[in-house]
Amino acid sequence: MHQVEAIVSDKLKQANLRPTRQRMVIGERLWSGENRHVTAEQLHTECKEAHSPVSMATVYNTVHQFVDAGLLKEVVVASGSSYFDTNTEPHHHFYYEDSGMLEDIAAEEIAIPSIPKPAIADGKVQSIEVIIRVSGDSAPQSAA
Amino acid sequence: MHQVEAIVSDKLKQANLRPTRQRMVIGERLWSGENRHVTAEQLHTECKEAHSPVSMATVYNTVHQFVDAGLLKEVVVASGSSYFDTNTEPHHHFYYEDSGMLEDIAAEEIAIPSIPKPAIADGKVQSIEVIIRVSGDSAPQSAA
DNA sequence: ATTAATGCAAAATCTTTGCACTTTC
DNA sequence: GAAAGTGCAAAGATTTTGCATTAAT
Repeated sequence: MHQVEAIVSDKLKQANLRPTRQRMVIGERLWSGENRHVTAEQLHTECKEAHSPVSMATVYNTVHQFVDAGLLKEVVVASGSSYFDTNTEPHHHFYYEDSGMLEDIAAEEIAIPSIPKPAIADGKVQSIEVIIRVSGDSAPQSAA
Repeated sequence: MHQVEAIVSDKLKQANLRPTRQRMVIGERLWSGENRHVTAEQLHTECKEAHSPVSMATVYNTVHQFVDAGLLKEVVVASGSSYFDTNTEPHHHFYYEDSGMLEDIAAEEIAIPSIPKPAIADGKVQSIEVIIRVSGDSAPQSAA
């Protein structure tokens, strides 16, 4: 029944990051089940609630290391704060403006037959992200 | 040859905003020619350079009033700062990560045949935005 | 032992706010 | 002169940084 710890441990190894208490707690919040969209603040709170507090500086260090290692994806939908998404596959999002929640949209659900070419010659396309902003109601239960 | 002032004046009237010096200078920077993507900081600097300085608080007030009036669109591509886009039509963007510049992509250039429906019942789709992140070179000359 | 990681507190950004003063209508 | 707009300086929020301490290899 320590499957989650093993998963986190593996990911840290894969990223060449030492398995510290802080990284483990954060990793366990992130990868204990379904995909999540969390803010740094949320992780900070959740770690405290799990009786294994992590300073904000370390939360930021950690999620950025995870992003650099490709274990996490940063999503920016509103100025002033970032979400960190455990779904690292190319995909899209609904953004529920009223509640601030995100919901994944699988890449296959939106067909993008062709894109124009960027004005710069040898630039590389890093990602194609679609954000569909939705407002007018409270968020769905399932959006996490 | 005071065409720009007339245009700005009209837009302010349309938005029910009094034509103050500050709004005029800002408006003239925004609507003097081609579509632009500017930050609050840029507008602040440009107004100062035009010998008609506007405080940051007023720059923010003003662009937000313009956004609320539909004269401007806010674009968020990176955490920590917003761009204000004079192109108010639905459209998409290239984001050049190295230079921080934005380039418009006309809505017609990217076909989005269908989108899934949001998880919330009566939410309204406010916008569908595609952001194509490009890196690996300096920005194009034309991106503004 | 060596190297990496953490945490604090301070600073850097970007943005908003409160309130007295000024401008427009 | 009433209502709206402005500017300052201060406060907020989020994120980053420097550096001494602690933990992992």
